[in-house]
Amino acid sequence: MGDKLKIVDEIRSFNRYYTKLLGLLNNQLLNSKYSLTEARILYEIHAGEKVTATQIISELGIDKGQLSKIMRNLEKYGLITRKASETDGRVILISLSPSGKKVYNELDAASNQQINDMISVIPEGNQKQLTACMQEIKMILINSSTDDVRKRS
Amino acid sequence: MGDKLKIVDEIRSFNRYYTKLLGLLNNQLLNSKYSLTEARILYEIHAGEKVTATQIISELGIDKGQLSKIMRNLEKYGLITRKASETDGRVILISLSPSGKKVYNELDAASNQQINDMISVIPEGNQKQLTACMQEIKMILINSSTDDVRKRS
DNA sequence: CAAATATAGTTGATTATTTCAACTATATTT
DNA sequence: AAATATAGTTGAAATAATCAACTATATTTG
Repeated sequence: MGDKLKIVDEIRSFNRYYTKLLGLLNNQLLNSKYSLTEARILYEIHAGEKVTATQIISELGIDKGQLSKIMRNLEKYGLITRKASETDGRVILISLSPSGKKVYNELDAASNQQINDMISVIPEGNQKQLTACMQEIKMILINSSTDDVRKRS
Repeated sequence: MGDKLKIVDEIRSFNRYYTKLLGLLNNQLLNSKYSLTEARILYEIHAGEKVTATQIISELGIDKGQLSKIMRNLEKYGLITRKASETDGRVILISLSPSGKKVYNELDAASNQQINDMISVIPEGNQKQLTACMQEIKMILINSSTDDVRKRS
């Protein structure tokens, strides 16, 4: 097998492995009453504070029609508040409401707990090594792409 | 921030990063007429040769009712063949048909091409480093879990 | 400036995907 | 032989994703 192919193969193998891992983590987590997409959106709103739909769309790569409907629901549940931007009449600024923050915190805590459980069986040195690898991967991929889709965390 | 928390945070950051990356890769790839789940199933059948529905379910973590329907479609498209096991009347052995192999090969080639494109901008030394990290991550996670969900590629 | 074009977000119709429980059939256990 | 377990199918219902048309506001350009 060519050198290049071996590298491609290893990346694809990792992608399969990690797809499965993420799937398991997400399934396990989402016995809550919110969907994965809703949870990711709440995360983005929390991380940004005053974000726009467009930002979330670009961050999560979902359809704007879909996002619009999810937003409507999140507002109906009382988790977010929306107000028109004062500088641009087209955009709407989204924030977490107090109860949205509470839900976010719960999801966040559950997520922390889950990862904690996952790594609790890993010797400490390996945990360090694990995260070093993760940082390294992000760095290599981000650096190699100045105006590439893969940018941003 | 506690040491433990820093590690958990880094893992979660990586998970968000990689979720997005995988999403982009999958979206890009699946302008083909097959869904991601169908493509993953074709991969599993190809990797196993004579697999059972139960194996695929456990490998991909999807619902058995859903799998059953997808299988019905794949058979309708002529991509797979199913025959009853001779040793256990309940199980059905699944294989790729010639045209299923063709489709698999196309998807496989597109996937290779895509990863190739992705890494083509990365200096060769970094590519090696990237895959070394990926292998390391798999190793650490797999080793730490003898009878854990995360096992298997 | 006015017309054309672009951007932000919403809506409705359609399709696809998921979920879940009930069901058939065969195997295994007791 | 009866009870229980496993493999897979089916149907109904709920959710989610897709896509094009649409409103409203901004920006560009001749």
